Amino acid sequence: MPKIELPKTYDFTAVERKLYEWWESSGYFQPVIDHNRKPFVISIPPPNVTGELHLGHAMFVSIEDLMVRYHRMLGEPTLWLPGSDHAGIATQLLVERMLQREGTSREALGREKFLQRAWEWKRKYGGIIYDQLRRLGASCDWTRERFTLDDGLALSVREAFVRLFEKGLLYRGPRLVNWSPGLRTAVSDLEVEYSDEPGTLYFFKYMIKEEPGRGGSEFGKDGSATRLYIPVATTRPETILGDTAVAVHPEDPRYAALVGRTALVPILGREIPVIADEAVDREFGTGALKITPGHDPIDYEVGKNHGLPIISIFDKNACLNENGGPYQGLDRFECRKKMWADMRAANLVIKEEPYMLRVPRSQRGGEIVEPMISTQWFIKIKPLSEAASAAVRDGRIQIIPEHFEKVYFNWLEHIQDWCISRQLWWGHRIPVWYCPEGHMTSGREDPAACSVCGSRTLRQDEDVLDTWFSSGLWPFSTLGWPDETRDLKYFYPTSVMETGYDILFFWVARMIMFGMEFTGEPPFHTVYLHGLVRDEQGRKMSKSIGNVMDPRWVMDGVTAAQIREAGGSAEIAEKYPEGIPPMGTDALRFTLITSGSPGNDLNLSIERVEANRNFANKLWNAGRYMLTAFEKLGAQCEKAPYTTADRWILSRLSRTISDSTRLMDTYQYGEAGRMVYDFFWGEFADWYIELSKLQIAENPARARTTVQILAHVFDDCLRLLHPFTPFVTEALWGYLKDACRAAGEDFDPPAGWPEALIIASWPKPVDKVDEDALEEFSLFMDIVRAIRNLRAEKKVPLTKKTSAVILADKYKEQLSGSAAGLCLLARIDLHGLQFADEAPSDSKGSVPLVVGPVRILIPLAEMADPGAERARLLKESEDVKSQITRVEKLLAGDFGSRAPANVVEKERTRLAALKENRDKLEEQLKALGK
RNA sequence: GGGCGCAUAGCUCAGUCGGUUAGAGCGCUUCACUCACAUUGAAGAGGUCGGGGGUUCGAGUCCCUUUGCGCCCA
Repeated sequence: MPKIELPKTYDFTAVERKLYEWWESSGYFQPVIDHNRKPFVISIPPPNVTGELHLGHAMFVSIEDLMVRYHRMLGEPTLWLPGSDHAGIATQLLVERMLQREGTSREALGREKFLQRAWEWKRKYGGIIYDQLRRLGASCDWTRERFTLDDGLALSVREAFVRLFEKGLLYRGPRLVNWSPGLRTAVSDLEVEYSDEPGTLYFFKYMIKEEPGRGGSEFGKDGSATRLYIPVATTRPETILGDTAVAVHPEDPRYAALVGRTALVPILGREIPVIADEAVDREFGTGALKITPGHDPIDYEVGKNHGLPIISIFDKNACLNENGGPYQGLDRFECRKKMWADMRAANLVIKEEPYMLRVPRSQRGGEIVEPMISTQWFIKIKPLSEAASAAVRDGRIQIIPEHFEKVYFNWLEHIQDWCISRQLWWGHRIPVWYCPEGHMTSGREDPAACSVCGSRTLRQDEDVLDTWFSSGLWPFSTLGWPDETRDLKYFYPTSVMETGYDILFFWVARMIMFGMEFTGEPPFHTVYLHGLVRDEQGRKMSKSIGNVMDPRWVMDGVTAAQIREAGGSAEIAEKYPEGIPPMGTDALRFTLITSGSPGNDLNLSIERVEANRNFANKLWNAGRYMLTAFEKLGAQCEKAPYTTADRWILSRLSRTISDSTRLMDTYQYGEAGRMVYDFFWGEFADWYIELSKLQIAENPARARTTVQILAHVFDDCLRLLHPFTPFVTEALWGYLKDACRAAGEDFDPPAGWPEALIIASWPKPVDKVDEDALEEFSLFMDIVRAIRNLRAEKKVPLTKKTSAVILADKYKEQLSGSAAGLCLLARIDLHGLQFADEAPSDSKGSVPLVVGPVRILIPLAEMADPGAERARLLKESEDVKSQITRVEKLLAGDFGSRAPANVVEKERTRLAALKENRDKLEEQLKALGK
């Protein structure tokens, strides 16, 4: 047999890239359409073209690739469709920054030239993220890669827009929107984040216009002149300029007399009414509210109810416009300062108090968003949200973990119309044309004339659509919709939408709304939400904390200096002065999948990744052992009958297959991975491989049978682990396959050898596991552990073998069959092992052990301490007795009559075993006593 | 203010039809480099599952309540 030398330590760098290229070039990522089989489809959450690999990507790739590889191995035509998102604002900002460095600007270039430059940028940098996804092992079908701004998707967006337009679900008009002055565009409600920040609450006087014959209130009499005023508090004094009313609560006695009077806007002297509205909170501030419908969402509503005029005081840069009077041209914050000073001078200021503000900030860039009246496009969302809600409510879509369904419903119930226009250039331009009369024309083709008046003078809307509009179409637009393509017909609806819970509203809900609206069916049957990756202490990763972790660092290794260079990771550099050793893709993936549970945030620790690198190394060395085992094989021969260990490992394997498959099918991937890990390391490697050494040495037939079992179990383990750790398993499987084929056809699996593990079939459990073998081996393990334990306690050196007498009663036959293994694992001298019916008379100097129904005497004359042994046995005996009492009581009570029969039966069996154990302990104690 | 979640071993986390004596990794203690693996092997210490109440034959698991923390939405 040819000898293959594998390095002692798994070297993933040599393996990973090569294997990925092989998989990809062999076409394994591409599904074969088979109309007799239901496909498994995931559309990738498209990363931003501006993106750089971060742990969020590592997370979704790990889980989605796991799902995809699992279903591929189940034999389902599996499609994971990759692509990226044009990320309107983010990309435009990057390109503008680039232009700025060149000394030019978007405006100087003009729309067309700017878009050319943006596309150039995309072509140059947009692919980087794809290479990084490949690095993570993502087995997606790159031949179907899409981009939210490519021609096909442009067609989908056009179709979707026109359909909504024709259906009357779109409207355009001036509304109060969140305006980002720095970006000079509207953003949607979701793109605004609120943060609590210390600020000031400004109290001032709203003077009441003097009217002869009208009295005042006891409130607000201004000293010398006895002029009336209403005290008002605000956090944004500059907006006073846009006030169109002062509101008080209708039942507030303090101000009752002033309702209906006229107030004078400070500085401007503009006259506005004092109104009564129940929305006013009497407890807050002074109990009187200034109303600025043009710059506050609540005031906007109040203004609508009272028919108040709306005054906009800002321009697009949030500088004061012509309504700002003397402040025209000032920035909003300068205006605030200047105006407050002027009011103080005019004796209108009452006081200032520190106050915690809820400041609306742009998700992009963090600047303070200004509520402003602006003409925008909106989607009437109610009809869409109702359908989307129903799809989850009636189970056509399942969300995992389930509690996110509540979050989803809660959001949909309170949803507001969606502002979809953005004042950007990089994006899908709104397909609406205006004629000089102001008529709107939309359509699938660019119109030549106004659809209302026939005017040939048409101008297209300047704005583009919110990026999420195109993302919302993603599951079907990527398959060719609206064309009834082969892919759309076969692969739609998709199967699972896997993404982070942080974009449940942004993206998932919108995909469901659009899917229902445009295709009439849910775009996927399952939503699987993963948690956010945080640092070891559960903090969000952020540059300001200095705990940003680049996934490549753990995969490829990094020095402390490089970490420091990266910026935003000072804390990590400090914690790892030696840098981080390379640990490979598999270790990272396995860590991300197995250290958490769905929907819960995960605190990534380097130590855990290291542990999983060790696991990969364990697999690797088990593989090396396999190859040495094959080398010891002779010619083909008869099979030897299975040993207890053989039957045990095969049964345990079968159990592991059925349990982990069940877990995989119920999306409990972490549990599944941990289970196979435990089986592989704790049972196969620790026990079976050790025993196999003995069996291989026994005789040629036994050796051959043993190696067959080793190969079979190893093969199945590699298959079970492949979705988790694709690289090391594929590499090892290749060696295993070669070794098996060289060894003879009696090593072929029933279905033969596929080309690669990635397309191999998922293992199947046997029909019936050998329960006897499980029990027999469990006793065997207990005995080995008990002896090892004793040896450790008595500090018997590993090199010193002991002898042993086993009083096994009815277990004698089964245990003597495993004698050699027992001797090997418990370090007993094979010639010194004897099975006896009774304790030999000279056993005084032995250390007695009781393992369930079996007594063991270890003659360690020099180590034995009768007093200590007696005490130990007594303690064990007391323990067992108290358990017996407990179980007996349990069985005698309501438990015995009310609990299910199988549970009761289990307790009875347990009780019998305990009693047996107690008897042996007592016998032993008696023997010791003599 | 509304909604959702978390609290289990020193640390980070599992524990998904409620069923016996609650698990893992890391860390810690002791021992071992000869036969795949010191990125290893063997043994061990360590928690009563935030507090209180309830349902149940039986609760880490279900219900109520309370404390602390986190997230989302207003």
